[in-house]
Amino acid sequence: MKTHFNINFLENATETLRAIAHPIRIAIIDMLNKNEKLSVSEIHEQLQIEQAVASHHLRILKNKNVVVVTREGKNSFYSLSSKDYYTIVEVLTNTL
Amino acid sequence: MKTHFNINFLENATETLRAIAHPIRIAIIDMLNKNEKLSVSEIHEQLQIEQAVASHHLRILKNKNVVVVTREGKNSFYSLSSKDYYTIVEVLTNTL
DNA sequence: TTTAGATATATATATACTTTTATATGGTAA
DNA sequence: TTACCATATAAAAGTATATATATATCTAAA
Repeated sequence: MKTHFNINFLENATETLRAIAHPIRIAIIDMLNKNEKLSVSEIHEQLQIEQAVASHHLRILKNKNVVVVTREGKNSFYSLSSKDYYTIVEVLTNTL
Repeated sequence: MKTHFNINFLENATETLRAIAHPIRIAIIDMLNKNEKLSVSEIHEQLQIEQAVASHHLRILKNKNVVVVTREGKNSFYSLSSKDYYTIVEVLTNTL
């Protein structure tokens, strides 16, 4: 394939979009846009999903650097690594 | 799952992001941002991919309404259904 | 150092996507 | 109608992702 983008950007962009592309993960990004940081418990309780499920999806987002984690005692607090990731969700609220 | 988004939006947003999430499809969205409309030939020749491959990916984008098609004689011309879809790619050029 | 709370990881089955190649359809002009 | 160009669809094998459940690790306090 030949494009003015380098192939590396296209692959990173693909992986980031796939990381975001899941109903639970979009909902998490929305929650993290409204709250500076949230623990796994707060997320799984508010969304009413299993703890293991929340943790699983958070890991996928963390692996692609969409979110960052900081430990504080027993809790892991997750935050958006950039508000830009919410912009992606926001754009879709306009077009869909 | 419980969120202030309705579940229908989350599913549509997921499907749209998955439609975009592919190196070839991101490259196509970029081309269509720079050009009002392009034929399948123009796309497959510029990207140097097989015609069938271009057509295949264009169909995926069309199915999720990211692009629209108009026939003119032998050619099918594809356009972005909204510049907003390029915004998603643009955001990623900032963060990645 | 054991207990309990909070979070993370592993595994398995099912489902979906990608890639490649072959073939079919649509449109136009000779 | 035949031939040709442009586009679309189909099929198969390989690869990746999702979902659900079980279990492990980490941390703080008793």
